Amino acid sequence: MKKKITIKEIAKILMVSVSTVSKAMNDSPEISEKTKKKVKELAKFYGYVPNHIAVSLKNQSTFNIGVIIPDIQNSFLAEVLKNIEVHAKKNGYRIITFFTGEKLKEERESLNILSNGMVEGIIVCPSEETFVERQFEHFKNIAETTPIVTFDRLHKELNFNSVSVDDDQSILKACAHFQETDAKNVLFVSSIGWLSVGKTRRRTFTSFIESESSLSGETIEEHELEDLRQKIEERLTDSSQPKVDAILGADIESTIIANAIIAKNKLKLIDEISLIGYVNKKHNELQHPRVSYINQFPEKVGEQAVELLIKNLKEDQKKITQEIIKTAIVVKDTSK
Amino acid sequence: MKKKITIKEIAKILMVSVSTVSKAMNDSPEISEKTKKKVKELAKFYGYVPNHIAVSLKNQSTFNIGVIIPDIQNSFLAEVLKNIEVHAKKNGYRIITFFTGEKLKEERESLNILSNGMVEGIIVCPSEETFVERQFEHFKNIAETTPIVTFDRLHKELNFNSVSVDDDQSILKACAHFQETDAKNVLFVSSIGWLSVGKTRRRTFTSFIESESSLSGETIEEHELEDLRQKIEERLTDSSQPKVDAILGADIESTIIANAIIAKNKLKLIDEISLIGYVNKKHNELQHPRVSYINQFPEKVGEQAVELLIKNLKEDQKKITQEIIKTAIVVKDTSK
DNA sequence: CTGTTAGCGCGTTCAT
DNA sequence: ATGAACGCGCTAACAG
Repeated sequence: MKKKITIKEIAKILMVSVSTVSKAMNDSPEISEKTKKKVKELAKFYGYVPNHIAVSLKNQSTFNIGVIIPDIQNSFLAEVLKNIEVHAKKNGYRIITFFTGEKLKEERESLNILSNGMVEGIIVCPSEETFVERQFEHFKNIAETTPIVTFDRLHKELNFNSVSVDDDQSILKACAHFQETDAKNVLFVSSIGWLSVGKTRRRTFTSFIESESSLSGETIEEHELEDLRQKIEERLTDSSQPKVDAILGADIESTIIANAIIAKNKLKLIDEISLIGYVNKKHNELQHPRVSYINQFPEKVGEQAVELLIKNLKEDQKKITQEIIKTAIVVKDTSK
Repeated sequence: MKKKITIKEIAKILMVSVSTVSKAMNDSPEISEKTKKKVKELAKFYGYVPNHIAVSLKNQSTFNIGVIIPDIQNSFLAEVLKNIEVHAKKNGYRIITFFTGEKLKEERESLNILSNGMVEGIIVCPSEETFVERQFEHFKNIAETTPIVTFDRLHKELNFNSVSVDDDQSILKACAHFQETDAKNVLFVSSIGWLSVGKTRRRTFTSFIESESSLSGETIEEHELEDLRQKIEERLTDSSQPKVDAILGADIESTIIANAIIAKNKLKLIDEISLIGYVNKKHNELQHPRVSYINQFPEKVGEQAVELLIKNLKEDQKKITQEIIKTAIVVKDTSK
């Protein structure tokens, strides 16, 4: 492997000083056009490119943003990630991405590594395990030296700039939508009861149902997707129980499963049963039937997260901003 | 924002030299246990962590791997990316990810930035535009100083270690599968005719059809997904033309669309029509019906790419390895 | 216009 | 056992 050429070597070849080369490369006005040309030509010839590490060390700035994501398979997170990258690039920043697999240990490590001069700020979606274990010290420690923006998942201990989604509202809106379209018995299905978002969503659902006499509700939660499918199917095909005329999917997986069961059992959409849930927008747009869904606007989440971080980078502010993105119910083929 | 503490400041506080602190932190045997303890305690107290940038500059090694991906929305690429990260981590490397949006310019920039000391090697899936424009110089230039592994997309000009998938074989296997299950007229649908993989897949399909008298075939290609959907639907519902009894989807989108049209028109799977295509495995496993698909083993692609790169990092080798992952047809509900 | 020097944070000889 | 000094590659303040 050929060694990368440095400014020093170019200087030696041209018999000038390193600073002359450096200035020439950076188009400093103190250098003559002649010298600039000479230097640049040689630099090009040898394929010189400034060593990013050295520049970062010198300037004490990397123009990198760290991103920590629990799981790339989660299509919402993937979409947010993409938009973070796009928006960061627009502002002249690169992103360095780590995945945690929802693990606390990985999250700690990622934060540590990133904060040691690699990046200027970190955008992070906290891992589930972090909430389960109620461990937030690592965030606080890192935040003392590196600006942090969290997204999607909130906790009162996480006192940072953040962008999240009005999760409660989504569920409430969906319930209200069912109510308005004369549903009687809503089945809430979830594969993320173990996740704190999952718990919140369920709680919101049950409390709504309890407060509304015109609507009754049931809940099926199961982490194992195959078990979840079985339970939902059993429930939907059990004619001895009150009829379920609407399903609310609490996450993408359970929504896909519910939709699959409806298709498999040839239940008549809208007439017999309605479905609202979370989806992969792109996929949903192509399939048939398209599921009515809760739009969480991942584009906005990503963009806002970058926005907040960059603002924080430029001006050292004290007051924190906790942004909430409003969601919307998008009616497609599975509901009125 | 609190400033990060450095070795120098610790040294001053303890009234020792920086080298003593450095050695103590790195457990050098030349430092007394007493001093080590003293240093480490203070370091911990102040939350000292070595500056990664400085260490990299000093050691001339970053333990970073650069990854360049055209599009994260592509679920195959997303899955490969995930596995690259997991496998890299296993080997003590981090990944720095850039997205190109299939653009040549972005690819060039990404390669430039990454190769300037940020990473020790780069894993890249070349962008479509790169193939269209037939520009490969930037790869060659970078490769002179930084080990490169390409994946998924091949070109004779890309003489690097690579991992790809036996794309021709996949299409051939699917055709053969149709043939064995007595299909007569296969419709090849694609939204990626503009992509070189797309062209190869189509060519493979047509040449197979032409060589086999027992099978006839047709092709619908359309970049605009809505147009594609319309054309396919028109064709399938047009009884004046010979019946299509099998569909081969050349990419995820067209496969979803084909599947949607089948569902919408209530065509009887297997009896009336079969479908094999590319899918998002996770999604497919949950939906109904599950589409018979071509498994490209993204896990293997990711793992092998890292493997190749790390081998290249350790030993400066000359002979290049072009690995081909064997694909497999996975029969689910949409084909015999 | 060009060069000298110092220093970013760290690790590593080589002295002491 | 501890410290001084150098250098990784680069930029910038200061001289000339």
